[in-house]
Amino acid sequence: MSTPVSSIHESNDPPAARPTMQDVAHAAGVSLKTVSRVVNNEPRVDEKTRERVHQAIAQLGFRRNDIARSLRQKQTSSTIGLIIEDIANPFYSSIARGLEKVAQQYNYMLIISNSEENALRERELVNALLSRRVEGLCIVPAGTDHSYLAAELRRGTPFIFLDRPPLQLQTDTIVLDNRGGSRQAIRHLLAYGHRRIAVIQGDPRVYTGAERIAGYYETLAEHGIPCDESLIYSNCDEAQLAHQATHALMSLPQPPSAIFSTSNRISIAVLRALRSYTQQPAFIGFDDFDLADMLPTPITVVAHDPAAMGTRAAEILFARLAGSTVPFQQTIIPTRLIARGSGELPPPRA
Amino acid sequence: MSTPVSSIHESNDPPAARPTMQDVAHAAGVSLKTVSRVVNNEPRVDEKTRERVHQAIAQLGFRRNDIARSLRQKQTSSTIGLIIEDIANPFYSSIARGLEKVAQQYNYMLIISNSEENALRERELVNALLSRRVEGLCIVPAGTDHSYLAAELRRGTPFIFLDRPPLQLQTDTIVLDNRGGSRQAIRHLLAYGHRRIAVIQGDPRVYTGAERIAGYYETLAEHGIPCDESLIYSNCDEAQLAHQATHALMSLPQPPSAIFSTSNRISIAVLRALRSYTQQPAFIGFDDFDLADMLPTPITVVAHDPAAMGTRAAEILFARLAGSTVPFQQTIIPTRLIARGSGELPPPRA
DNA sequence: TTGTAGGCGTTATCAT
DNA sequence: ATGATAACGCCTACAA
Repeated sequence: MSTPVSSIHESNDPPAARPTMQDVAHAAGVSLKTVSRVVNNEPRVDEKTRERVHQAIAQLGFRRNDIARSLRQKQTSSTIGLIIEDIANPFYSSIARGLEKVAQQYNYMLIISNSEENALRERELVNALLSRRVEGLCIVPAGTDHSYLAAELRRGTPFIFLDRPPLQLQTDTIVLDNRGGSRQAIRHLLAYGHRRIAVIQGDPRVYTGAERIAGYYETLAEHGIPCDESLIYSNCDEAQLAHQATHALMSLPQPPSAIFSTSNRISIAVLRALRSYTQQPAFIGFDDFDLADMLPTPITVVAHDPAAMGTRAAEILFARLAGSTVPFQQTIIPTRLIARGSGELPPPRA
Repeated sequence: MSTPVSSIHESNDPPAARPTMQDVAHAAGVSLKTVSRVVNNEPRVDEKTRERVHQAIAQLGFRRNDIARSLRQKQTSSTIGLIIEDIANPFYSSIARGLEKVAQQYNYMLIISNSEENALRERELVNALLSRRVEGLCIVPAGTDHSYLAAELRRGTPFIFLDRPPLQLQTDTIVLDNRGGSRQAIRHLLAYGHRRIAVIQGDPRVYTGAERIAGYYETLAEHGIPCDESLIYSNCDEAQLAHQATHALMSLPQPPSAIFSTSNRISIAVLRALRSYTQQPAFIGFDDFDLADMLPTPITVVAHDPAAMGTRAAEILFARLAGSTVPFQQTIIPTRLIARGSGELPPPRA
């Protein structure tokens, strides 16, 4: 699986040290400051001098040390941080993409860290990033208390919370219309005649989970539908648990005529489990996913735009960096129901 | 969509400047060096002193400036860079995940940049990252000449190329077994009796594309099957072009009995196009994708492990940072054919 | 156990 | 147009 290729490592010459502006200055026979002027494209440098300096730079392979630079300049690292749960999750990678797109326009670099949903890890990462002097930080929080950021926030570092609001802290926040999305889904199922609507959800104590299940309860209540708690399965973020929940629901003496899943990952597990049943319940899932339209019964979903969360976060962040002192904003990213078929299956005729 | 929440911005007190070790030293009534000792957990500090310093740190909200630190310490930024085409693409985000997982173990941060397949942009990003003194760089190259990295490489900065080898440069490289994967796919189709096997591919001049199509040609030749160039559609990376190619193939007087797609994105576009035909050709795609097993005919693919590319890159990178001078390695990540149904459809009986 | 002096590589200030 | 000097915040080396 691995084969040696060739090597510069055989040669014994010690690698040349990295040249500094001082080295360039010597080589070009000018002062350090003149090199700095050339490197930074400052005016008022003689063309001949500039040329000589450029040659020395090329010859020595000089590259400005932005770390030293940022130390002297007013601590501008031109770097922002993003803390998410898992970059391999398409929801987060879309956020990252939106954020980085804007960051590139400002010539900022993006440091991405995965908290793995661990509050302690999250805090370590926040501290590590702040020590590195990121100029702003976007966080999909796993922790439950962000008051420790208050001092840093007052000091001027912008924090943007994504997907879930901060706790014990006031700052800019961008969330989905979780409750509204759920309401759309449940209203849709009700409109198609469903009355026994099951829910397979993750952790209802997490913000998004709480909002989504609240949308379910609210909508049922508004329509005067009594809520049957035996149709609600929680903490099914693991595929296997979602799988089991599905089978449990379908094995009830009176199975639900529709299932609502509160997330992407759960939806997929549920759909896998549902394959073994001939009588398919209606199904709607929160979050869109690739190929939802290609399944034997195309899947109706509550869709949204994760990349928009990233770009919106970036807009606010860079506005803050530019000095904006408008009040903290809560941005709500809209959801929309995409009817593809699975959500329009009618209930079985009684 | 956006509502003001509240604000610290109304208060007029200028945000406190960020305290330095010097400030802490004054507050604690000790010297700067003692603060440094406490912050870095050095021994030989009196417990009482340590306590006083900790209090001052807490009170002032001091946070060590790792930028200044890394300037004085032997330029260790504890940061590595990753340049990919698009973090929103699951292939790349999996690589990023693998890389970051290992980086976290070493307490390194990961800067991710998207080149958008633009060679110029790639080079700018490389330069920007090197100026920030990333200690190593992983690159999925878009450019066609990486000789400009030679000096930096000799100087000791490790460069790891992912998915495609560097051009005009020797360094550590990690690629998939592209050719072998294609060979598996084509042999599989041949074994099921197919003789007219179409290919819908991307740009055959890109390394991965060249290898994959070479595997196709080789395998046909080995089996003495004449190659019909009218069955090969290139440059179909755009979904719409792949779509059109599929329809063109299926409209031939003698359509192919099997289709091989050389990438993920193309596969999905092809499958969308194929939905409108009753007589389905056999199909195999390079790259696995979510829900491939859930489509009406589950999709046979050439699968591999993108996260392994990331972790392998990290292993090599950190070994180099630790001083390894073994020859450059080319690592080949294996592929495996996953037969799910679409690749086992027989050719129509003549 | 604690402190002083110097320097990392750059930019800011002020002089020439 | 060019340069000398100080400073950014911290760590290293050495001294007390």
